[in-house]
Amino acid sequence: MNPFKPLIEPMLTAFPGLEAGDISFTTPPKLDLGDVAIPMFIPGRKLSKAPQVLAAEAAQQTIFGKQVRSAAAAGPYLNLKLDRAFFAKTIVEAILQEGDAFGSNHTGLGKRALIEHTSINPNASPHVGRARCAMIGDSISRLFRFEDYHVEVHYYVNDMGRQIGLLVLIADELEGMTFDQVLDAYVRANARAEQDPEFAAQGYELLAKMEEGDPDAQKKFGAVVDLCLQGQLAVLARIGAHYDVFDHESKYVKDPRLDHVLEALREKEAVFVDEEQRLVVDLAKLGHAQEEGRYFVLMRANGSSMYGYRDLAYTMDKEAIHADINLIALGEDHKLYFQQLAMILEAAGHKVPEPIYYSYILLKDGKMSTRQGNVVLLTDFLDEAIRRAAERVAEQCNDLTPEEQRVIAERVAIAAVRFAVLRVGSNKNVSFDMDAALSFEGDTGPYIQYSCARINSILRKYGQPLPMAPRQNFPIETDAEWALLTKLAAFPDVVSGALRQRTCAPIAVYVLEVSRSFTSFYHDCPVLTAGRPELVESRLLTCQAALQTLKNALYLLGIEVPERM
RNA sequence: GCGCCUGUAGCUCAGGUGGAUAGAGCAUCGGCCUUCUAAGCCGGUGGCCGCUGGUUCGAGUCCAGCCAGGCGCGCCA
Repeated sequence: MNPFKPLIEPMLTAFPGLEAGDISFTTPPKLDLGDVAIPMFIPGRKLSKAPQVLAAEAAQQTIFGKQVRSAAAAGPYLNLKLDRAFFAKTIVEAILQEGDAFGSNHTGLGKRALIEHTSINPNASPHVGRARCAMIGDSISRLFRFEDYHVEVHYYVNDMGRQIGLLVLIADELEGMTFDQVLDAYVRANARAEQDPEFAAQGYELLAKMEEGDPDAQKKFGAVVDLCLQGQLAVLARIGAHYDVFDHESKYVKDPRLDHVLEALREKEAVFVDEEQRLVVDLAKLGHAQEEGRYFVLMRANGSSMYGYRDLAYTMDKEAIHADINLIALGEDHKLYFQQLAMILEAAGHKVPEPIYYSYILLKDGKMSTRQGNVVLLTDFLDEAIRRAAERVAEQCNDLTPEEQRVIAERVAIAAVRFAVLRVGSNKNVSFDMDAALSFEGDTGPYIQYSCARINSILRKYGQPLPMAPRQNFPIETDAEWALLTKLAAFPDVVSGALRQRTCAPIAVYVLEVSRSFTSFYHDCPVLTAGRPELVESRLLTCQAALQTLKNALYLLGIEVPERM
C-alpha cells in the first residue's frame, strides 16, 4: 500500500521525463517541515539537474490539487503539507479491509518454500544459543507463510555419529535414563572418551554396527535419539517453534545418488584415497582457492561414512522437492563446511540451499558448549523469565484468576525472550545477560504487548462494534495521529525488505517504532473522551488499525498479543 | 598464518540500493498518575560512527591498508 500514490501523477505531468518509479517518499526529520518528503536525487539524475534546483522547480511548477496544502523545497527535498484527513482515511480503510493479511505483499502465491532449521544434535536439552537458531528459523518461516508461500519446515535429526554412539553406551549402563539426565550423561561420555581410548573405540564400533544396519544397534540408537528428540521438541514448542517434517540422518547412509556425485568428482579428478585409506575430496580441483579447508573427508578408513557424506544425500533429497525457495539456517561455525558441501554438489550439477548464518550467544566466560556442559539451558531461562513475569502480573492483574495470570506471565516471558533474540542482526555475537534479556521495560517484547493491551482496553471499554470503514469525515487533529498512521502504512514495505534480506530483525525494529508512536498518540489524544462523535470514531479506528498492524507484525516474531496485562 | 563475520553514546543495539542536524533503550539528571493500564509519557546530559588514507558535490554506509574481538581451517556433527 502506498497512500501517497495520488501525488505521483502531478509530478509526472510537471516533469514529463520522469516515470512513476523515480518518485519515492520519505518522512521529513521534523513534521513542521512537511507531512511527506520527496527526495530529488534520482529524478535530478534522470533530468540532469541538481536535486536542489529540481526541488525548487517542483515546488513552483507542480500542480498537486486540493490534497496538497503547500509545497516547499528544502535543499534536495520537496516537502509537502497535506490534507491529512484524506490520506489518513485511505490508510485506515486499507488496513481494516486487509485485516490479518495487512502487510503481506502476497509474493509467494502458488510458490513453495522449504526451510531447515534448528536440527540440534539429539544429545541434550537445547541451550539458548541453539534456541537462537530455532527462533530465527521459525520467524523466517512465518515471514514466508505470511507472504503466501506454502512453507515446509524441515528438521534434520542427527541420529548417527560418534557422539550419539557414546551416549548410547552410557545409556546402556544407566538404564531408564530420562531426558533431564541426558545432558549430564553426554558430558560424562565425552570426558570419558577423552581419557579412556577403549571406551572411545567402543563408540566407533557401535557406530559401525549401526551403519551396517545391525538391528540391536539400531534399536538402541533409536531409543536414545527419540528420547532426546521428543524432549527437545517439547522445549522448543514452549517458544513457539514447530516443524513439519523430520528427516533422519540414518536414512541417508547408503543413498544411491551418492554414486553419481562420486562419479562427477572422479571425472574432475577431485576425489582420492589418501595414505590412511580415507576417501577424500580435493576441493582445489573444484575451484577452492585457499589451502585451508581444501580437503573434505567423506569416509573413514574402516569404510564408515562421515557426517558430510550423508549430508550430501540429504541436501539432494531436499533439492528434489523443487521448492522455489530452499533455505537452511546454520551457525556461523558451519560456514566453511557448508561452502565445501555446496562446492561438491554444484560440481555434480546440483542446486544447493541458500544459507542463513547466525552467530553465537556468548556467556561472560565464553562460548556455550554442550559438550563441556557450559550452558544456559533454554528451559531454565524460560522458567526464570516466567517467574519474573509472574511477579509483575500478580501486582498488576490481581483481579484475575491464577490461571489467567499464569497465561499472561507465560506470554510476557516468551515475548521478552523472543524479542530480545530477534531484534539483533543474526550475524552479530550477542553476549548473554539474564537481567538485560528479562527486563520488561524500554525496547522489549513486553513493552510492545503493553501497548496492545492498552488498545484492547480502550476497545473493551467502548463496548460496541466498530464501523468497518471510516465515514466521510476522518478528522486528524494532532501530529501524533498523523505520525502513527503513516508509520502503519509503511508495514508492507518493511515486510518485503525483511523477506529480501531473509531476516525478521527489521520487523522487530518496526514493531517498536509503531508501539512508541502509538503510546505518544495514546498520551496526546483521548479516544473515548475525545468529544465530537466523529473524532471518537476516527480515533477508535486508528486504534483498531494500530492493533491490527501490531498483531500481524507480532505474529511474524512469534509473539502473542494479550487482551490485558 | 589464511578465510569469513563484527567494531556506532558508559552499557545493549538500530541505521537496504551513498543524501536533511547519526537514532532508540538501559544507566544518569529533571518533570508528569482526581482524565482510556506509570510494564508508560515529556525533557536534559552523553558520539574523532575502531584507526589511517582514497573515491564523491556528499561517506557510519563504497574501496585499500592497519588495529581489536568472534568463528573456521583432513577420520566431530
